[in-house]
Amino acid sequence: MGIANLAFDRKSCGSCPIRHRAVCARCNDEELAELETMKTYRSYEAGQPVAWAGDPLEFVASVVVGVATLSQTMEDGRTQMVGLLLPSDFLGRPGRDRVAFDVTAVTDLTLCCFRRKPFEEFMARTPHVSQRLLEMTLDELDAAREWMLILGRKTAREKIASMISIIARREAAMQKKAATDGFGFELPLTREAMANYLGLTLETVSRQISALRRDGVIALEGNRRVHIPSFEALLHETGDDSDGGMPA
Amino acid sequence: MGIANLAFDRKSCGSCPIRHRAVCARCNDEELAELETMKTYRSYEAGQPVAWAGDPLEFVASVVVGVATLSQTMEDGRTQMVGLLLPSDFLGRPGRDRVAFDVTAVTDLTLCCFRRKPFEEFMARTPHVSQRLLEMTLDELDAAREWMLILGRKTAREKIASMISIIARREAAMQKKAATDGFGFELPLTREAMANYLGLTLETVSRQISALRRDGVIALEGNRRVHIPSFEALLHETGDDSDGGMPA
DNA sequence: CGATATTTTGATCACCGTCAAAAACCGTGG
DNA sequence: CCACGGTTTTTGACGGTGATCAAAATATCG
Repeated sequence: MGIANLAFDRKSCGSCPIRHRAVCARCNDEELAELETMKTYRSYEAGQPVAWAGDPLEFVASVVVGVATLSQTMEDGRTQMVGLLLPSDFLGRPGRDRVAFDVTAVTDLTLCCFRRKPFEEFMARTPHVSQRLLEMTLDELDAAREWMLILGRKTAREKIASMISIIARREAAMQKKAATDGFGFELPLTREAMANYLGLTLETVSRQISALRRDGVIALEGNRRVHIPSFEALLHETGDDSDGGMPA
Repeated sequence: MGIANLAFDRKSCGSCPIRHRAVCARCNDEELAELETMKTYRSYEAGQPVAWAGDPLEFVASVVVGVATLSQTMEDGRTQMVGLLLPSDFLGRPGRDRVAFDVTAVTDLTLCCFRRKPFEEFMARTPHVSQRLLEMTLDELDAAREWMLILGRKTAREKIASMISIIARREAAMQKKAATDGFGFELPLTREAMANYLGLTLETVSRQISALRRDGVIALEGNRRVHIPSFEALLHETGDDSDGGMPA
């Protein structure tokens, strides 16, 4: 399995696909030039670990291409995903030198890594970077809190519908399309990863996806590709406020 | 039911009980003086709402005394708590004028409120404040992620044990004691609020608390006061790593 | 095409939710 | 101090949702 070939210039931040959404979104040319001195790209194959909880991590990073997960595992093997990192999301925590959670590449993954110390110093004297990181962290906290409602209170069917709707919206946003009826996209997760995302078993995930397909809420092309005939119908299945209003 | 009498000088930040832990922790005297021009205290009785999801909120605030919750409610009444705000925790989000979640005082509560606009301007030109807020937000995100493991993967008994251990630790930290064997404290939540915290019903909460009492893991004095004869035994019941090591 | 991983489907069971009622607790006032 | 009403908590009986164990079917990749 090969590593995705990257269609951007690794030297210059100007051509970076996440240039205007990542932690460096508001940097000027001079600041980018400084960042370029401390950055390196790293790539991981789908399924490979990036770091284990408790490991020292000598870098922080932005996801450039691909999808990574944060997860926790209990002694007896029960696993819960606690974060889903898509392109432009930030990995690592300034001021802490160890990872708190297991980090795994679930698709082929490219990270733009900054050496920790220089980056922290850069942040300290570049307030708009830490302000941008604050914004991103607050967004992640809001997302985590929506996720908590899903984990704590929704039925298996509602969980699946919610996950599909969340991924569809993010996917549409990434392509700068609206998530209109008929929208189709690829699920970046295996059934097992979905189960770990939703606090279910993979069997239950499979059953509920089949049920939603039987009921015409979604259509499948192969195992990974999903079409949404009617977003309204899908939203109805999530159990959320009917008027399409996003809770957060 | 009366509002708690406050044993601190409402004018001067110097005597504030959360002075060195809140968002203003690293402010100097001059900065505090400026904050004092934009702050007001507000008090709420136990059980009263502070704000509803979607409401415009003209202030951000620090919790000074008491406990508040953030929660989401579905159309059919299912409720999930998604945040527990203790003294020094921050409420509200700079750059957003509406609350994303229902905010409720669960004990008598005192907030130190800052008018939004002046506070945002203050933050923009005082980098260490937004850096402090970033730190606090990252801590909250870590806590939310531990909470997600509890919601998604733990059994009812493990959930109760985890909640008791979390509250015990925070309570001990607040009193600057270690959480030693025999430690006793007050649960600031009703059984129903605990159920909303843990994604359970209040009946299940009650049954599991009774079971832990029967098994000698906890001792109760009345309904709210808890004693922990052995922290190791309690930790064992949480399902977390046995070696007392905190997961995050 | 064959080997391995992933997904689906089936049968059974346990945990926790639901509905219902009793008990304990709490503040108020006689 | 005790009687009273309302709230909170406990306990009980039962059923359903999702977990578990098992095996078949499908997809993926060498």
